[in-house]
Amino acid sequence: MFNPEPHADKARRTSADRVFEALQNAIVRGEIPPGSRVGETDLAERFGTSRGPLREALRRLESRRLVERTPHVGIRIASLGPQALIELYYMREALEGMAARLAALHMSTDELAGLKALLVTHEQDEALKADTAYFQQEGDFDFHYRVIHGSHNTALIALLVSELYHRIRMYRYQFSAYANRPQKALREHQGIVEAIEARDGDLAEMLMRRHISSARQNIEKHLKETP
Amino acid sequence: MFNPEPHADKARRTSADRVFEALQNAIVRGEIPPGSRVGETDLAERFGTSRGPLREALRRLESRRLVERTPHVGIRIASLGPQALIELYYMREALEGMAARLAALHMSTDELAGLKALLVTHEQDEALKADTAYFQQEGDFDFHYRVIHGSHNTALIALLVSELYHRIRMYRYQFSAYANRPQKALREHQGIVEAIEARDGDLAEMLMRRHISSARQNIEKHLKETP
DNA sequence: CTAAACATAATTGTCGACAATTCCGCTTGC
DNA sequence: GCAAGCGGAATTGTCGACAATTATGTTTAG
Repeated sequence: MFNPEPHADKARRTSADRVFEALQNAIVRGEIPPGSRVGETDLAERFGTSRGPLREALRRLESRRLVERTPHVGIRIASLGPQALIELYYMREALEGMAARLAALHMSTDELAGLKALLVTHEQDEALKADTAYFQQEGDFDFHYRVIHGSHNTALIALLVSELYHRIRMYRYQFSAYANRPQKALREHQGIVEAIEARDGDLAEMLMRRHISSARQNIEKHLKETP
Repeated sequence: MFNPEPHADKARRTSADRVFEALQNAIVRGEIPPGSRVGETDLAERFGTSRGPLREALRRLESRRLVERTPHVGIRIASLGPQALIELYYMREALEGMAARLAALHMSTDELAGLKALLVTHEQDEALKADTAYFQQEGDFDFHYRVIHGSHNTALIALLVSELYHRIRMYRYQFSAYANRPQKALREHQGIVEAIEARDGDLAEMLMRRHISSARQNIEKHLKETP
């Protein structure tokens, strides 16, 4: 028998996987109000599947702390409080600091070239020059993703990308723009890249930690000013 | 284990939760050979439930990277290679270093007293004096658990306890005794506690990082000697 | 009027059956 | 003899139905 899509499905996605990704995106983007309770039947119907695969997806989202579940009661969409966000930033500081250290040791020349090219585009970005916050945020993610992958530590990459960043992204959609000032962030990014290029793990880690710690303090300051 | 109060369960455990814990223990203890493939029907029968709850448990174990799953093929029990263990130790170094720093800032006097009492019992432990490895390992976990909880960072605690430590434990059952020398470890533990007691976050983090880094280097040395 | 108790409704938990896909042994052709 | 193709068997994916539990609203006693 012929296969209508010969190359399209290396690992054929199951229904539970589809609804997992779709529901995760919906949660992260705030399309489902944080803290709201949702019924399994409604969700299953919304994503065009039955409750079986949906429940499997919910279990995975529970592991990622994007939904909270109490037996026999139901599930509710997670809602990051300000305190939880601060906690995440302490973890980011530790993990991405280590990632920067390892990137200084293990990053390939190709990866380093790509990282430097990325900073050049940021430097020429008009919105960034004007200190417009929103655009910088995606660029900020790009930068951090590249450094994380440069660590070549698969456990570390998986943890940061698939566990922490979804929650941080979620917060960004809830309360947009606790961003660091883009120009300041760009300078810090440049310093980190210079340290990586010099293969100076100690310095790379220190600068990355200061970068994230500074962002955290910026958030804490905002929180004090606006209760 | 027996249950003295059969109906005392606050949140009644569901079947999927029971099989999740039971299967996790079985995997961590090596009762199911790492790398082996297991059928859903067999597992469901083994744990006295149907495939529905079992699959939910498998999804959670997949998130914790204790089982690997490929669609339409099946699941296989995760098997940590030496390289993966090294990666975990880099993450431990970063995360527990941060935990020690936060513990120095936030640990209560009661928690600190308990931690010091724990070290006294270790000091008097005969097996430890004789440099016998196995017993020390559980004590080592106790120490680290207490420091981690002393951070009072719920996200950090959840991550370390419920994501990383199961995998490390699993490795301990596979290849017992890559342990650091107990007496050396005890001295390092004492130094960390002193730093916490002095509320010196910088020092506490540095000592914890050296402690874990030293354990990692010890493992790497063993790996080189015995391929 | 309040509060406890009961009955009802709605939701979650569990199970077995069926469909879809992969795996394995066999046949077939060169 | 060997590789490709072809069933049959076994396993995973999905679904709907039923049981167990909780939430809700009404009733009734004080």
